[in-house]
Amino acid sequence: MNESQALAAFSALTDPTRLAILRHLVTKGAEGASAGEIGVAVTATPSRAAFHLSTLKQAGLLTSEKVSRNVIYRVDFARMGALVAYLVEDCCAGDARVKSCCAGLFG
Amino acid sequence: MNESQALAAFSALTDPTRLAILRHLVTKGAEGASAGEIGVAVTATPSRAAFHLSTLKQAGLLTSEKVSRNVIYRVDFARMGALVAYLVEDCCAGDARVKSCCAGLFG
DNA sequence: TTCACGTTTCAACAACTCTTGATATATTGA
DNA sequence: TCAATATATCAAGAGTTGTTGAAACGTGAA
Repeated sequence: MNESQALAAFSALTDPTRLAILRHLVTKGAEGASAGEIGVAVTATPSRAAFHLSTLKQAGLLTSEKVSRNVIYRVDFARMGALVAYLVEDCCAGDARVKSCCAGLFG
Repeated sequence: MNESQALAAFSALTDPTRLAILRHLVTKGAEGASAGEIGVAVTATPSRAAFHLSTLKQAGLLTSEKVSRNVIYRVDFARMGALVAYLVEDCCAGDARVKSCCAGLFG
């Protein structure tokens, strides 16, 4: 992940609707969810859902696949992990004080 | 860290000048740096540096302390760590696929 | 006091973001 | 074919963000 990818990813995380979409999709895992279902889950109109899904996808955080009438969105888990790594390694230079705050989450 | 704090933090990370400030201050550690020195380091005019420093501070990512004529800024390392934890735990529900991408960073 | 220094604040402006409602495109089933 | 469904796109509007240069504020030194 380079800086402009990270900037796009952080920008994508600055909206509560998009955070809600991300949370919903994380729980769906590899199954993913259709645009319509996501819109209902986060109480967004179709065009609003499409706008935010497009933003998340542009940022590389989601993938999409057309399945008959529907478009299935999924979290790109590797990209999310890479973003966490970028935040720790590049933004914080792997600082031990930062790591110590969240080392407990990792095995 | 709650959602609105996380949103503010992510917003603060969406600008290359602010990322540069953060990187500079991380390397300075507990010593920190003055607003003027930071402005020079990231090639920003005084008012531009003040604007971005204020944004980062409002987001909780920096602390500031007035020392005679200068204002010393420092990274809030605990807050940065909490942001990483929020990203992994709250945004990604602690998903194993995300963790596995960056588990190597932690010991 | 007077001056210079470091920093912040302000107003103006351009650029961007989000929302809304309407419309367009594609796909399926009757 | 026609109608219904799922999604994306568009234009317009309100609100927000980042930049600039000027001005103001506090502090320390002469």
